[in-house]
Amino acid sequence: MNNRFPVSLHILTLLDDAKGEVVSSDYLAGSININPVLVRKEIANLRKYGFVDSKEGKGGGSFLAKNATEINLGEVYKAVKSDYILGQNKNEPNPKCPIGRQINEHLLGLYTDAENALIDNLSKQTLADFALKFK
Amino acid sequence: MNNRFPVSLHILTLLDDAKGEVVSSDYLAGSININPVLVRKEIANLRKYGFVDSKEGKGGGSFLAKNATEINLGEVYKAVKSDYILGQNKNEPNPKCPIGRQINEHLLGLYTDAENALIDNLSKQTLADFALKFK
DNA sequence: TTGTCTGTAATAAAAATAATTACAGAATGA
DNA sequence: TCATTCTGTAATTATTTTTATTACAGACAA
Repeated sequence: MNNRFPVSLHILTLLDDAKGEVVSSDYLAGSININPVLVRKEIANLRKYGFVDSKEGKGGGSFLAKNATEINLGEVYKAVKSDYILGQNKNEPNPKCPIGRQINEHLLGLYTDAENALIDNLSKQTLADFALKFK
Repeated sequence: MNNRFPVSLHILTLLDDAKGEVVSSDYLAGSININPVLVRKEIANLRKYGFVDSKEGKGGGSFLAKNATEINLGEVYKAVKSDYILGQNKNEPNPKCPIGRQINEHLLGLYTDAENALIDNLSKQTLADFALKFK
């Protein structure tokens, strides 16, 4: 399991906290305690999804590109998701086995369904709701 | 992401298909296309949770220890789960940062909630339901 | 009592993840 | 203009996680 979801959410929470002020990747990396390059990569992804925007050059950094009430955590999850969450789906079962031959399609159905339930749950909360928990 | 959930479900499906007949770890490994030692490790875990039982020695192997209608997929998930599914929760954010200092507790709440939604969804289906999809 | 299984530990290999290094280019402002 | 401080990104290395392999003791059936 990689750490992309919590890292992205941490970034977004910090940007929300900055209230529109530009925040450098070094500052973000310092709070999260990871490498700044990884932060910039994650920001590149968040930017791709329209959650944040960045300013290059001296005094540059990132900031929220939409209101925190318009970013829900299900969308954030979808932005960082790669594999299916319940299995890597890179298994190659034996095609000669009647079960092995069919299992991938049935796993796929299961994964999709379960993951939708997860996303629905996350979608109930916006970044604003999440940020509100911090005192 | 590891493959424990699909491997366990694959094992259980094969055992269900065997209708009480004992199945060797070599046969299971052949269908899943992984190493037999890994299968035996996974079976040791499934046994710990009372889903299967095994017979040692010549002609030995594993079999379901309860009816497939009494094994739901949420329980299977819980049996193989280790980390939280949305993050490894091994991050050590900066305690000097007001956000970093508090984020782990808030992530934990989020994870627990979202994971419960996932488990609830999986629990709607038993092993028998799942096995029925195979023709 | 031999052959075929499981159980399990120890090690090695492979794959995934994260950190680091390096550097081009943008923007600021002295 | 030019030094400085940022971002963006590629390439490499290090670390961690996952899987495979090897090895062998013990169970049990024939």
